[in-house]
Amino acid sequence: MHQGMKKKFLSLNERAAYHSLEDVVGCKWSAGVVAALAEGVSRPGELERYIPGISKKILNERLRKLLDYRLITRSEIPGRVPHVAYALTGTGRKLARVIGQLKQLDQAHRESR
Amino acid sequence: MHQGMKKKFLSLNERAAYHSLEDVVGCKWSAGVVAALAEGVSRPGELERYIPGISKKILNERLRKLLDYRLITRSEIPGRVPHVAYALTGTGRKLARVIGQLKQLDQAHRESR
DNA sequence: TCAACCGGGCACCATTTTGTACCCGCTTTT
DNA sequence: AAAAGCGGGTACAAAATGGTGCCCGGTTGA
Repeated sequence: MHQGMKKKFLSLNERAAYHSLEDVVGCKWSAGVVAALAEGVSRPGELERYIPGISKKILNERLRKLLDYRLITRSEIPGRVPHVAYALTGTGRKLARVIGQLKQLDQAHRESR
Repeated sequence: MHQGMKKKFLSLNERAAYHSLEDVVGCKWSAGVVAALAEGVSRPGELERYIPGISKKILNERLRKLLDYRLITRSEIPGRVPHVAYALTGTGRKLARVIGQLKQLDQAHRESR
């Protein structure tokens, strides 16, 4: 695109970025999962109980996706019973803060209605 | 919840907030629409051309939803031919900035793969 | 006169996403 | 011994979302 000329359309990079955004934040329950992790809830069973309404299947899918996007890590806790802990990565914490801002926008919106 | 005690689950308010978030940002094409508006694209026809792949139906639905959440305004441009202009509100601009941050997170993620 | 543009609607269909219910192996509790 | 808990998987059904194609009335252009 020539300097000074207005863009004619969203570039492929931008479109890809928004699709990734949709892929991560756009799915139902994603924001809640990230928020729960940000609050220190780290084990699958805990997350399931902490987020009423979420199904085990969807929780697992969200965790897998967040792992794939490197927004969380997964570690196995030693012991006879298989315990696992998920945690936000640095990028994941940034996402959590962004989600917090979105939440505040919603709050402001609510209060103005 | 007693002070000092850990929350047992996401509160109803938080859940509602995340559902609203999903309702606004979570839908396909929403981020792209907000981004386009942030870049000064304001008329429906322009938006449709600016965001390749989006359908007229979905564009209209997104605009309606953004209006409902008071993230954008709609004004009719005087003239024989019905022209309309959408624009981000203050809150809408904040959302656009947040979306920009999410986009940057995605960029960082891409570069680390 | 017809086509294109303006902005917008809607029925129907296709696709995608989410939820349900059941399954697994293991350990611990009842 | 059975049930419950741990973490996780999958087939199928249900629900939700998005896209197509056509429709509208108006103005302008071919």
